[in-house]
Amino acid sequence: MGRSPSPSNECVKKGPWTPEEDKILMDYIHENGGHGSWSALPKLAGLNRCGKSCRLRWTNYLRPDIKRGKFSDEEERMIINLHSAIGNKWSQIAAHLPGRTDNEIKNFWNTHVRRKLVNSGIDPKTHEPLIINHLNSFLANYSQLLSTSNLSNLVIANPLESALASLRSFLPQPAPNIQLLQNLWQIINSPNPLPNSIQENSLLQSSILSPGSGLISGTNAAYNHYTFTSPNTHVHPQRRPGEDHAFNNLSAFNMEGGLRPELFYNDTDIRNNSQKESMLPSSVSESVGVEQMNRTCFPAETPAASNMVRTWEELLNDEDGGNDFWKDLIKDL
DNA sequence: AAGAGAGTCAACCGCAATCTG
DNA sequence: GCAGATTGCGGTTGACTCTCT
Repeated sequence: MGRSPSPSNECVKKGPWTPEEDKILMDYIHENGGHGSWSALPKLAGLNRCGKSCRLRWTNYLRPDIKRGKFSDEEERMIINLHSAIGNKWSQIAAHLPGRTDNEIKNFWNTHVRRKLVNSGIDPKTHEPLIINHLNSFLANYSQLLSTSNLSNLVIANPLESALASLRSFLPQPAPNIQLLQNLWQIINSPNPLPNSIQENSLLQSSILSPGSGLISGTNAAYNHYTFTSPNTHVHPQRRPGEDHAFNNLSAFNMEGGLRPELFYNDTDIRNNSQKESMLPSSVSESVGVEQMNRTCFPAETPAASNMVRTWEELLNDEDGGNDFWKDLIKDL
């Protein structure tokens, strides 16, 4: 491990840079290039600053290729996409946004995007819908609750109702659309839940049907501008419905894994900074629209699925503003 | 008009990786 | 291979601005 820089007795001045200091730094770098020793620069340039401060000032503010001003929608989309894949790797994210600095992106994230995601019902850390966190907590406690209570018999007799009743009491107010969950569950647990076409739809499989994946885990569609690219390389076996009791079925909603954002990247090693181009999202040409999703995933010939479609539609038509998250989730697919 | 609170963003801090002799 | 120096990064701070009451 390296150690901290030696105590810098040359680092006299701190705080905001003056225009004069900026000019001295810019003039020096223009005349001598910017890739010498930052630690030596202040002395050579005649600045009463430490090298670290000079480097920061140059890279974050004075560099000629800095793009200032508001972030475009496209830039915001990219930031969210990249953040969902690699987390708080601001410098790596900045590498894909020409003219933007890591510091700028970090600030933008912390002041705009994070709040926006939270307001949309998205956890900005995990990029999963906040309901997932509640469900996770619920599920973590559910089986323990059953095992330590005499509710087991009731649950076995009527697993769906008892589980949903527990869920209702657990979720915060206003509760997300429980009916939606209930319908999904019914489809999943029906003897012949979904036609073959769905088995070929890995989007739905990976998000709902596969063991260990989430109901809506990581569904980036929840973000305003997310698009799904064809996830053909991520086909999961369809889980067999109706095999166990309520909490075993509930465990199908285990949110580990799920449809994670990195699945939407063609290239695998997004973390390799040297492969910068590989970090760009893959083509959006194969995005899946809600109409297609309804048609493919919830075909009308299945009664439960038909109800499901109606539920989606009702949700979309709900004007009370209480379901913005769900609307965004569906509308922007 | 003034004060409080929220939002913004440049700059700092500390840690860790990398470089150099 | 080691120790010290340098650089890069992410988290945090605090001054400034804006908005609301």
